[in-house]
Amino acid sequence: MPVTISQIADELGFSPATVSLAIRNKKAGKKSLSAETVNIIQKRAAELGYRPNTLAQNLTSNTSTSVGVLLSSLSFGSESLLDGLKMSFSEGYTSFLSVYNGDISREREELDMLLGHRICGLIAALSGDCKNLDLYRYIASKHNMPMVVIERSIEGLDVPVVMADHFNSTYFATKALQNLGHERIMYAAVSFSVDSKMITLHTQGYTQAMEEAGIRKYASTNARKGVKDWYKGGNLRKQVSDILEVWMSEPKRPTALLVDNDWLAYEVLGECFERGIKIPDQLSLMGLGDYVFSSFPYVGLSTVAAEGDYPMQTLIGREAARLLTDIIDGKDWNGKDVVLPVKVVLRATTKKI
Amino acid sequence: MPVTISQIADELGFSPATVSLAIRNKKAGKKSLSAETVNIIQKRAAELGYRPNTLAQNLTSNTSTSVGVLLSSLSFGSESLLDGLKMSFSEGYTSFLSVYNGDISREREELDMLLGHRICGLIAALSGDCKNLDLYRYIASKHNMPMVVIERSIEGLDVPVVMADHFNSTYFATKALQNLGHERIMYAAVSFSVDSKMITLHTQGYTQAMEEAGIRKYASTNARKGVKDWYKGGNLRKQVSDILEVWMSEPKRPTALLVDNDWLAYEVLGECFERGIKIPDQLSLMGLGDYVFSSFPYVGLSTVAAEGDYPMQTLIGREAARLLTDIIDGKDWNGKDVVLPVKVVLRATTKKI
DNA sequence: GTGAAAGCGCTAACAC
DNA sequence: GTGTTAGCGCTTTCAC
Repeated sequence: MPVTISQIADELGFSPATVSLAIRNKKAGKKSLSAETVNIIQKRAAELGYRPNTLAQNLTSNTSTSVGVLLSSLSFGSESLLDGLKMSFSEGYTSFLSVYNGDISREREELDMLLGHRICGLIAALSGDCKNLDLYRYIASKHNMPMVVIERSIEGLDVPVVMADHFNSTYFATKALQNLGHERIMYAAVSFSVDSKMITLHTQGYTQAMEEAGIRKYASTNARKGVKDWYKGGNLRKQVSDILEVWMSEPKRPTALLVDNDWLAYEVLGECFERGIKIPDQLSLMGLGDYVFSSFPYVGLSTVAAEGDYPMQTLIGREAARLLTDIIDGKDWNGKDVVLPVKVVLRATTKKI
Repeated sequence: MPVTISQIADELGFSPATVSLAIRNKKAGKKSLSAETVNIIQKRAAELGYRPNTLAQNLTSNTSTSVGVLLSSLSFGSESLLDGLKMSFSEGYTSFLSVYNGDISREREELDMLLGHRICGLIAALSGDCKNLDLYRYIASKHNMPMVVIERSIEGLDVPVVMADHFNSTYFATKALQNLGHERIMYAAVSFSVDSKMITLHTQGYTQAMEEAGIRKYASTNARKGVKDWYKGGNLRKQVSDILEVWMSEPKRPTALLVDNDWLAYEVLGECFERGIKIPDQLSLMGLGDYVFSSFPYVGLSTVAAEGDYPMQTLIGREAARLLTDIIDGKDWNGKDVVLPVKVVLRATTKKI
């Protein structure tokens, strides 16, 4: 059983109030405790390994310094997100980690727990097919809960969103390919959710770049059910195979392929390897996201990265934490979403034509 | 401001105690509340979106259902660990995530916060050069804190440890290479910390397998300072280059190379690619860990994986959570560490000789 | 300078 | 059946 203030008070013959003040070096009203008292109490507290009960403190003050981090799933990249979040929350904060793996009722339960713990703010990374939007709206409005959403916006809810610049990702990528001399550029995505705003933006970016150049578009979006473990090697085999079939069936084959994320690109690399398609000689390949493997010399995937030296997920986490603490501190949100800038990184899988 | 029990009590003309009982469907002593009362109260509570204040509950009951998860850093693989942990903790638990990035004083602060929040258990993944061992001992003994340590043991502390079977990882790997006909097998590691028990075990496994076969050993351990971002592509360039120099300088070059983890193997793959060394024709390569990229067709790295279908980190997390909940539930720990079994996975980077 | 008292939200024991 | 009381550990206000 941890030491309490009144134990110290009893032992030392002071009142709990005095001990409380002494430990926190505070003065009651105008008058302060005698230096000696403070010394005695602090010394004893340290000896006993006293630690204030945060639960009691929070109950008394009706505040808290715990934020909730609610993720739809923990997959590749989550570690960077969390790293960004943890780096950016100042030391006073402590964070609950909740994960619901796409399970809607679990999502409600986790939110319930977080609210039960009286979190002072919420960071939410929702899955594409979030069915609990009303709950989030409720929490934001009724509880007046400071909240930041990641990589996705919630309709009808005035809450800041932090996300990568998806439009410019493909827009810049397509332009870069054009600059390398490519005209027949194919864009391929594998969609995991019904309303993937991300893919919509990607498609728009690609489309606009192609239309500006006045060239024919080659787009193909391929559905796949089940988000879980999509990032495992070989799990996108079928989809990738389909993409390459489309590519091969074109009378005049595209000279460049832009795929919706780097994992897909890795799979394409594998499939091309097996089919004997030479990259970049027969086909220039570009991914999106600059995942950690892409920069390995062995891979050298051309892709689109976050500006700066950090992974996009880390930056998203960092910005989200920054925004949330601002809101908690009562600073006004300017109403704008945070869209993180991107840059094209040309490596070994693309070449001039 | 969230709804409280007494607000509901006032509004409905009941006492707080009655409301409390009704909401939790409990009976006071022998007698139970009238069904009608319960209905009325529960209905109103639901309407108002009442959620019990967990802080107050915990204060009252002097218990908690929050576990602390303290990680030395968030890097590649952490997401799997956390996934395993979250999957395995039953729904009643909520978890604090703490990260100290190798910073010793930060580590103390995080522990302090966790203790302040009166966690009911602790999962700790310590960095190699943990300077705060005494603190952990203190917490385990003085606070009698249920605790599980991951991938590392703490001397002088009777706390369960969950880790991969490091000895057999290299032992099995070496045997497997021998079975493929290799005799000149080189083992290379890059060490990040002074007292890497893991590398010691790896070396022992390799050594024993070689000695059992009565063949000469080729071992090389290479130091590298700074753990941060070691897993980024290219960051091990120098070390990998050194390893290959050693390999090439052997009058009779080893036909197989076993490296300490898959990331190193990826780097070796890259370096060999650039130097024109054909894998597996000129050199069979084997990693350790079966990281997610290894199973990509494009890579096909032979390696050592956890038995079963999950990443090792996930299994470690799962076991750690299971153990911790057992201890929290008062079940006796049998005194044995959990060593998770491994298996060799042969893919494209190794061949028969 | 220090202590007594009230209260944060909730629950358990015991009255009525 | 339901209400009263006390207390979890802490802080704040206000006496003394």
